[in-house]
Amino acid sequence: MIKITFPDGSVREYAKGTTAIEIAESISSRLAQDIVAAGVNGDTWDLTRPINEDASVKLYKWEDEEGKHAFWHSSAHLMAEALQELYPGIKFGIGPAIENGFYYDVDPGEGVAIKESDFPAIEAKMAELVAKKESIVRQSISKGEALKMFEARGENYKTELISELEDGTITTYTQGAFTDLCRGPHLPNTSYIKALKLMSVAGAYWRGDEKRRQLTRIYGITFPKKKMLDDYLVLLEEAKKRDHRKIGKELELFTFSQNVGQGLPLWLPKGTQLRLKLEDFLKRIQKEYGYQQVMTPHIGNKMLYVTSGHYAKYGKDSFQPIHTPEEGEEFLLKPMNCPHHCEIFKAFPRSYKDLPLRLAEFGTVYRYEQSGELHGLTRVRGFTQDDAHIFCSPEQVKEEFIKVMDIIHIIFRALNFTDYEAQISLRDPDNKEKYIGTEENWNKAEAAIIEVCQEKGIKARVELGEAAFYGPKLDFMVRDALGRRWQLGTIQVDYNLPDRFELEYVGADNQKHRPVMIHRAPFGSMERFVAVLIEHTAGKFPLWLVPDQAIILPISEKFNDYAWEVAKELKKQDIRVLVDDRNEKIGRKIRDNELKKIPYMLIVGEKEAENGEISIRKQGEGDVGSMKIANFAAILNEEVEKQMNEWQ
RNA sequence: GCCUAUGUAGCUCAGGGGUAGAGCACUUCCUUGGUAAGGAAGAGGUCACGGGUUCAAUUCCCGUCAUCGGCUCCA
Repeated sequence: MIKITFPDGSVREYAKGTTAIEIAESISSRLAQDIVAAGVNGDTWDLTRPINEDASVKLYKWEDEEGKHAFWHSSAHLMAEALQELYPGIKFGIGPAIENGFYYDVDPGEGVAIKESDFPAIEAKMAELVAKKESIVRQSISKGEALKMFEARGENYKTELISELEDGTITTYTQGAFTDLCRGPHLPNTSYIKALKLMSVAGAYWRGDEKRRQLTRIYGITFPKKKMLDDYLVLLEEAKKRDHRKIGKELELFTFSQNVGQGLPLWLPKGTQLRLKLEDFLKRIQKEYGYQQVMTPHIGNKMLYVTSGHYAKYGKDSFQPIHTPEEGEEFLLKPMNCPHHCEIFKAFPRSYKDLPLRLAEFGTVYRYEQSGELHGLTRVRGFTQDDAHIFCSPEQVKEEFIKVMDIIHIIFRALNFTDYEAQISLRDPDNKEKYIGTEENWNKAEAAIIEVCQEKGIKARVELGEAAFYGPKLDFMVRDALGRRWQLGTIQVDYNLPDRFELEYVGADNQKHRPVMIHRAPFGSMERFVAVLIEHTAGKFPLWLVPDQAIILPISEKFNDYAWEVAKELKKQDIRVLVDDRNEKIGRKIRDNELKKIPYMLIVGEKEAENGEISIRKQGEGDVGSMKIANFAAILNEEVEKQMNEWQ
């Protein structure tokens, strides 16, 4: 007999070799139906794998991460089995479960393409296999046997994987005629999968390496209930409605033009209003935190970037240099602001009394992103960073770093980004040649970030290989409507560019010292931030940010003049209004597309015109009553001011 | 840059070898003085661009550009 300990601490005895599904059945048959995988001593196991020793056991349902994982992983195998039948000679790469569903990377062979139009056939085959209720059987296998087995099938991708595995740890899973190299765990059989849908195909490089063969990646998702698939598809539709590209068009915030060029956003008047408000907000905060605004040109001599190291790293993949007509000089469109700010630091001899020197600029930069990378406003070729560089002494790094974190938190809180994730981006320890600077400087910089995060109790994921080439970063990631992660705020500690630019200050000891540079951008870029903000709010911005705060509706044409009078008065009070006087183009357009996103509707008629009043309807609250124009303006401005100053 | 898909009216989309259709928006008129409306009529398109096949191409083929979803990249 063996002792099985349950999560609640209770212990029961079972015969040696009992499986998780048998344990579940001993508790209730309903439970046995619901579970899809089991946790055994902290590992996730198949339900049908015999347990031979005392163990603590957790039963996972579909709702558990571990359960979904096993479910989707088995679904990937199911799809592979279907593909194997439909495409003889197909070779398999890897096929994992992912956040929403699964994929399998396959090589269908020379000249064979799997397209979206083939999905119905593949789905039908999968359904057919589900109906067969094929058992999924685990087997341990020696490395030699595994290599032989997959070599015989010409599975060169699998053999590459096997050759890297340790003998004694290798298992395969078999269902019907399909056997796959796999660690598991899996469902007991294919019949658990009640609803399935293939989502998309894409090319994906073998092992993520651009230089290797591109496989066909097929994405799919499955569920234990038909309704869950329907719900998921509805969810995707809902997410599409929050897409910043769609809302940006509806609200006339920004646009793109083929004639201007891809990835080069054009900010429309309303989008510009929104963006300027955000910029004002940050400027207020920065003023409080001792920043000074600077402005620098959009181009810079190529030598500037040779000095910084950016040219060596990115020169080939950037917009190419601009050549002057006669002198043979070369200028680059500035891809970042740091070198310019370094030159500002160097403009004068600096004293320790000048530090920390905090130079801020809404700096527009241009980067030649690969065409396939462009995405709405989140990834563009011309964008404005809310950039600043803090030049400080080594002793000041920590304090300055913390202050920057405070600014980022203020902004995220003000805009209700509660679900951000912090990420510490460090060097790739195996590829140190990708980075500039000394080991010593890197260690100092990385230690500084890790230390501050620990002290501030920030739960940050550590990602190796995600650092900038000149220094490590602390990044703040926020998800978009579809759950994709985007980097917004970033703070970078840099000991290297000050070296390269030979920045110096005179210390209290009358000796020359090298400052440390902190790069930081709380929004990241105005473009990306606005994009994510749109998706988070679905276009319903806080009052202080909304492009139009009120719309004025005259009851009939007779009161158009009065409506315009009200508008003029409110505009004087810095309230952004639209007038829908029904004969104006703008009026009609607003009604359908935007009205629902404007917080106040002001109705004017005879009574109002006589008394110099407006009748107010507030979005979501209904009629609020009538009041004098000046009163409304005062209330609204107060509310806006209050919202904007809430951070203090 | 690579793989897949898409490009038809301002928007959302249908169609299909014989020079185009719907709904909403738009214009005009009517109705309604409290309106996040109702009715009638009308206007609007080199079917992304450039080649080819054909008596005939928006439709089929090739290329280019742009866009969606991925991969790679992201200072």
